[in-house]
Amino acid sequence: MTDGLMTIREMCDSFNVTPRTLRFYEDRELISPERRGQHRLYNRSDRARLTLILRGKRFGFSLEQIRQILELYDPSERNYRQTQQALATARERLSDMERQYTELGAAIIELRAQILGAEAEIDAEEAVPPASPAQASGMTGDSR
Amino acid sequence: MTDGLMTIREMCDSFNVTPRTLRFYEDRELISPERRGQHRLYNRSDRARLTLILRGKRFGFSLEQIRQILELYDPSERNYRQTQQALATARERLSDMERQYTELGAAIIELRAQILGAEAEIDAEEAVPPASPAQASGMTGDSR
DNA sequence: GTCGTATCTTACGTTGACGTAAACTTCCCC
DNA sequence: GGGGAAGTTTACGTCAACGTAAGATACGAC
Repeated sequence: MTDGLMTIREMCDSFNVTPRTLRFYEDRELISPERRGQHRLYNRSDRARLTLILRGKRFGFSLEQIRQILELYDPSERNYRQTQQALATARERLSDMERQYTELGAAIIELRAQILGAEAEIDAEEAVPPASPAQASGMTGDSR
Repeated sequence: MTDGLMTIREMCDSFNVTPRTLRFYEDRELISPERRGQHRLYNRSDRARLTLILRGKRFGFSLEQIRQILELYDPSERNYRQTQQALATARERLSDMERQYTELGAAIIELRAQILGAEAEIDAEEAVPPASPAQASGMTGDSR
């Protein structure tokens, strides 16, 4: 704890995931916690990787795509060809993300407009209620 | 064709999806093409919806979430309560997207930095090629 | 008519990302 | 030394989002 190592339970609590999820990510080689006896222990780097994993998921990437990006962050394999490969796929992901960023900006503007439009329609309907027998909300702005 | 109606095949070709996918979206009520005989015919509005569907998928939304957003774009059901419900979920999606937009911007910057870092390392290695047959100082694992 | 092709429905199969249940160690506590 | 708590492996189950195969239908061409 003081040396920055966390148990699987502490990890689950602080990242809001289940043990199953962490073991699953390990099986898919997205993370490789140290073993003390038979227990897993996660260090600072493992936590950083998990943060990236969860973020990548929010962006809609698959675990496999995320794994490839993580290779770039990983100082382990100092193999030239593999690093080049990691770089290539990372550049692809980056361009995906840049495209998505632009598109997302546009989509936000569109959705905002759509919401404003729908709100306007509702306001109009409230001003002229559609023949309902009982209407309780007092939004009748009648000023003498 | 001239009246803006497209067959399922034309849709598949222009949106790069399979017939199965279109029928599946229809089954989940994300789209409802007109029927001429037993064949499906997609109009301009159907195409607009499909564009939104595919975009939503790229953002990582589920088909169900997308369906709820689409209700807002749909001028069919003019039911007050349902419109309010659609508005509520649309606002949630919007705030998701705004959060994701910010986060994505940060992630792009991070990944760019990471790529630059890896490129720098490679340049350094290229400057001092490790292909010497004599033993290196460290443990580079592979010895041949 | 029948042949080809385009589409349709029905239904079981697959893949990714986990959930869940069962049965086993390990360690600590009393 | 028996009990619990935390963790482990193994393996089958599940859900979303389709893939894929089988057989029926419709329509124009020949």
